[in-house]
Amino acid sequence: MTKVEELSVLEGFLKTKALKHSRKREEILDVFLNVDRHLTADELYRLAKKKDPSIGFATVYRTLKLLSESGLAAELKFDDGVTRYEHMYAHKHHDHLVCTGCGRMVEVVDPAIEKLQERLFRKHAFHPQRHRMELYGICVRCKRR
Amino acid sequence: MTKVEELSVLEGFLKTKALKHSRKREEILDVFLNVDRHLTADELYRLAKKKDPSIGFATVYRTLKLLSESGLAAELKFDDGVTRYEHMYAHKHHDHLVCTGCGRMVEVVDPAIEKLQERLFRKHAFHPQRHRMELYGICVRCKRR
DNA sequence: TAGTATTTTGATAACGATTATCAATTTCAT
DNA sequence: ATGAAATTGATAATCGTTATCAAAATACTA
Repeated sequence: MTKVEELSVLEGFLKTKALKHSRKREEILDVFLNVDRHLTADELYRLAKKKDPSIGFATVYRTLKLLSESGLAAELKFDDGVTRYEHMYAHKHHDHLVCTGCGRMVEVVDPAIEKLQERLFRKHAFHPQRHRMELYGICVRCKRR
Repeated sequence: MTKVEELSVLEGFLKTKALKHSRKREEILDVFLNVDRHLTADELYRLAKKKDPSIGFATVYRTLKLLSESGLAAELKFDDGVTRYEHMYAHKHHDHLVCTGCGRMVEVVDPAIEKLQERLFRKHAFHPQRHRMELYGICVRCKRR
């Protein structure tokens, strides 16, 4: 149930920052790792609260920030202005294909696009850091309706 | 000074929605069109206020929404959570290359990437609507420092 | 294991961007 | 000019998120 490897990543990160291990942080990480979809801070808060009602949402926000900094979570910002988080540890880079009808999301990677993006960076003499690509459309299911 | 073509686009849009022409809306459009960079609602508010101090920021927000709906402006949402607006009328589609050091922004288009994006839509049986691509990096000037 | 310095915590207030409310003003077809 | 309807600015409200702060938890040390 508990993912030991991810937990040790967090522990290691805390150590380098002279921060302390805490029960709450471990609980929140555990809940996060056991859900396999993008979560908003609020969704994670509700789930964590079920396991431990004493958890406050400020702690969830703070922990999500730690998870992002330690490389365990990635922040996703779509057009609706709500930040979502997804698993990042040992997950490959990918972009998103989003259905504007039902909200369904597909993770996509196109190596050819990635290469061309690198070329764009070089062409404008930028040192690449990261990118973000979202494709919005209507999926088959929604088109039928 | 005043862009008649864009103004008539707005007028036309208002007509279809049974909305009224107003002096404030025209003033705001005029200020917007005479600035050639991405603007936040607040920036546009300050500029409009110089010309006509009686303009309130609620009206600027409301007008920006109308401009977006009528196709004169495009909303840009980057990672900082502030919505920016750019000219849209008779402007070609483009993506953005952003320097995380100084905030400089370059408009880019890569036809090859556009084609591959279409292919990705088809591959997952999505009907394409729009996409968003932002490349974040460090520009030469910032790298030197 | 008790003492203690430091960090973490939850509740709450504060924040920044945006939107809703509402009475007063403007628009426009008559 | 009249009057119905839309628009306006000031302000309050909203939403997601972050800051504050006293109390609790943690991890050293002796």
